[in-house]
Amino acid sequence: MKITMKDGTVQEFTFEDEIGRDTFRHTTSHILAQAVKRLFPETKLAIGPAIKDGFYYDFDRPEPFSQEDLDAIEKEMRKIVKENLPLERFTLPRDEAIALMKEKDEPYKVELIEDLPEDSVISFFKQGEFTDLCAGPHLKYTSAVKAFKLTSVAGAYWRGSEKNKMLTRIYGTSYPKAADLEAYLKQMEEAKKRDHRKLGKELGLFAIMEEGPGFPFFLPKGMVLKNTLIDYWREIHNRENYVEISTPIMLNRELWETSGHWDHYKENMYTTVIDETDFAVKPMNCPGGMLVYKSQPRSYRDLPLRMGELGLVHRHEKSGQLHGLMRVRCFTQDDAHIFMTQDQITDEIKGVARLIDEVYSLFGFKYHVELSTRPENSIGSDEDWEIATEGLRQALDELQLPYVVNEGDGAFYGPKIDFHLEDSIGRTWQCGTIQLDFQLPMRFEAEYMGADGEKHRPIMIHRVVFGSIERFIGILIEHYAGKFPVWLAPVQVKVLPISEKNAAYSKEVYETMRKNKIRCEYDERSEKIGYKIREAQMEKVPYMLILGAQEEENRTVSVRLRDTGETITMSLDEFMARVKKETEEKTSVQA
RNA sequence: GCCGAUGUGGCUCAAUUGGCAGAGCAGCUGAUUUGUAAUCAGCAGGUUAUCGGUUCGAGUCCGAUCAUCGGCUCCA
Repeated sequence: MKITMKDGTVQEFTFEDEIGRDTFRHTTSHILAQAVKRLFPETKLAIGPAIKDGFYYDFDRPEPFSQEDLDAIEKEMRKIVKENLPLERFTLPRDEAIALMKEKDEPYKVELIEDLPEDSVISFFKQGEFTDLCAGPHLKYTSAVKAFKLTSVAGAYWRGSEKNKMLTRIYGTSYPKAADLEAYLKQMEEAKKRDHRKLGKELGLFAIMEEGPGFPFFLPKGMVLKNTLIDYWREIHNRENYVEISTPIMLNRELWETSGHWDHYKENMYTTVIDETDFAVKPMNCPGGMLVYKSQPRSYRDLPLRMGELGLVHRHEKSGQLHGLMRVRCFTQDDAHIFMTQDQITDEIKGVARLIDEVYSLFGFKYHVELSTRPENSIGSDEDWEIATEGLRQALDELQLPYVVNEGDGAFYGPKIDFHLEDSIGRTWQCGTIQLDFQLPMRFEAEYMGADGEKHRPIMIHRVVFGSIERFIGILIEHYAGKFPVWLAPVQVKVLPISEKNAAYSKEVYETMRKNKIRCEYDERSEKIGYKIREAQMEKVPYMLILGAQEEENRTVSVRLRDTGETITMSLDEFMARVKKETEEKTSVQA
């Protein structure tokens, strides 16, 4: 397809190219805006870019768009596509551009142009009666947009700031071929089936009740999952020479004033008064960790001191941002604080980054890394921030980890490296993070005795691998679509006798497996075998043992595999050895 | 918190212009003893999220609150 580039030249691209695809979607957003202006001329235009998997356009209109409006807009868009309007680029000097947008009564466009330098030349794209301020690039003709759909309406702040007016955003997507659009919509439907909230309910993993919005309940099966992850966590942290501590869930105001949370984080903290003293439920574990560090004199020989804590923290997140297990108000951080000297910084960060990579690789996750720098509302000297940020950057460079920089997105006490994982429909969630902190050791006057006999201030790393165990479990549920590998599966084996005649043998098999610490269930109901299989399959249990006269006679088990439906007959010992091996080796593939 | 949508047995969903709240699955009881994704019959299950209003009459209309969903913003 032919595309008019930012400089006005015309080039050829395909939908497979990122530029081609984004341009295609961007042009679709212009068609959307044109349709909206035709149907609702009083609407003011904001911006309408291409995004991953589609596009959006922000509008300012007193009335929100209803579903009927969307249908009407789609219909009008189809007309515009059929009209096959050419998209014509033209440029104007800044003052004339402002005049044009003022004439068309588009205040948002005027604001956008006014933010550009005085001497800039402003480009516009015109299609039929519709003209929009736009850098481009764009398709040559509207007719290329064969298949599109408006997917949702949402509020969005002008220029992304809470302080600004809320506009109405229409989301959509488009493809050159109808079949591709259909495939995309179908894929989205499929993805929704792996939604951890749906599977969490169906598989009896967790529940969130109206009585505690954002405070998840772990059900017995979810608890197995959680504990299995924690066992694994302890195993690898022990190997990496971490020690483990546990600090109180609630501490007094003075502590939070020392840490800076009382000033910087108060609106998110749950507080109470006990014996006329203010207390706060911990939103973070670090101040407690600091007190443990300070509980005895430390020597340079103790450093680096890696102090882990599975800490339950509470944060009052605003109501509109809760999301299943991904965003909750109380969660368990697999936290650790590493106290170290300045020349240990790079090695320690590298060690943590390697550990995170090891864990994510075990689950087969793809992740991306972000480096977040100093935010506006922060504490500490420029020099410390500089050293800290460079320390993180150097570790990432030495590990050759690709990353993007997030300017001004650090914690108030230091810069951080974040590890992001994707959910089933492509939204990314921050899980692992490594944060460097000079401030807290200073505020708490933490010290260690150096080789020189002088007292020195340690530097601190805050880090998590899972991030929050709750969020990580949410990601895991979607990643596996509920079909957990044997080592994680809440129920590893389900014993299904064919009839009550085989009850004694089945019971014996079940009891033997229980003695061997295999997580199993026994379905002794007088149902047909097909019914029991169906149910076990829906529960996504990795192995079913189907036991009838044949198995009883030969003292064997018939193993039905969840993932392939295939059946293999073997001895019970052989089967148990297999389950144990997969559990110990954390094998993710059912062979 | 903001914009929009939604809320009916445990789950999935019905209920015409405002006119007797219903079904399937799950559950319980009984029968059936079964060979690789649903055996049959019966029983029970509800102040239609909550509170208030309009009406002879509200699941249905109006208002408030709560919760959930899609986004924005914020974050692990």
